[in-house]
Amino acid sequence: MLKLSTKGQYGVRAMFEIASGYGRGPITIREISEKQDVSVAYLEQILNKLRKSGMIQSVKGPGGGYVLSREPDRISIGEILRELEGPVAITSCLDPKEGCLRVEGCVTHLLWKSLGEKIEGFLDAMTLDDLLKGNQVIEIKKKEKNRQPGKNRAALTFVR
Amino acid sequence: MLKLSTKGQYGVRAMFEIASGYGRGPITIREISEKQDVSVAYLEQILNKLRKSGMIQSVKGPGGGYVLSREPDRISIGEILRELEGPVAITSCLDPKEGCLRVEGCVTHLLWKSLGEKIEGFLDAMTLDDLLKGNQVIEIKKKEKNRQPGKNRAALTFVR
DNA sequence: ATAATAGCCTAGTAATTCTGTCAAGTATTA
DNA sequence: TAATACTTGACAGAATTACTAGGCTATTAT
Repeated sequence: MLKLSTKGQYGVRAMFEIASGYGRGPITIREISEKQDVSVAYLEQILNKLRKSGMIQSVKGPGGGYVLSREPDRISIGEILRELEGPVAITSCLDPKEGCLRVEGCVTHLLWKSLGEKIEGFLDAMTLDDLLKGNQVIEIKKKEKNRQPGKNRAALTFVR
Repeated sequence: MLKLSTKGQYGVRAMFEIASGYGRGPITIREISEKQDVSVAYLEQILNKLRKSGMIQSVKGPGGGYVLSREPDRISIGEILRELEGPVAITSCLDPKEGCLRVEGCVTHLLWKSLGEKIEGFLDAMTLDDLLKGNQVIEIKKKEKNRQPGKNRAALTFVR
């Protein structure tokens, strides 16, 4: 129960990849596709939505790709998921578009509402930076291969 | 995102109805159907699953219906939902049946896992009795019509 | 006994959502 | 101006959801 669609999952993973290159120039869809094992065509759809919401920006032409519009610690998982899948709406009753008309249903209404708020609170508190840090812990454990430091173009170059 | 199917929602509402009659004899599917506005045929499916799990019991024949097998404060919402919709599994990765094979995906894996645990914790802590009490608060506010106390058959009569 | 009541069980199915693919663009830069 | 990369909309197969239909079995009041 309470499954997340692949779109949301892939979206977060794609954002993670973009975030992990933060400050080192754009990342192409192809790269994300290879690293996260999601088709380029599907990623296009997903990144397009995220771009329109303003959290990432695209750079066209050779050498182009995607960059974060903000620092990783200012982009929450909740924001990404809401953009791709709409707000948390355990029941249709709680969808902002509709209202709950069942008076007797108010008890469960409150239940779902408070669960929804708990979930949103969690997701909004978690940022891409948290994911990056979590990853670094794992990388250290795995004795990550030394990352080559060359060619670090400034992030701001790609944000316009 | 993170929708609950109608099956789960109806299941909780049906259980609420059964719980609200706790100690006053069985409630028929027809009654639940009318009060909660869900078709009898669909409720049959739902209650059948719940019955097989042991949290309710059925009484056949005239005067029959459904009764709770335990007190309302010993049946959690989580238990009901798990029975109807399986465990909380934000991603298929976390479904007990499958394992997560993506090493790089571990970061998000942890994210979904801890979200799932939070949700389950919440749902397991919430019982039918909590719903009943929540309802009473509302009823008092609304100056509920006095419930007729007649014909209170003992609950144990129907539990065998 | 037997008719009425109430739950039990198995299928099937229409509608919707999900999970992508495809193809034909447009924009940018080396 | 060729190469690279993003943009957009349509569409299709698979899976899931949300039911309905219809016949069966068990129990009990009379």
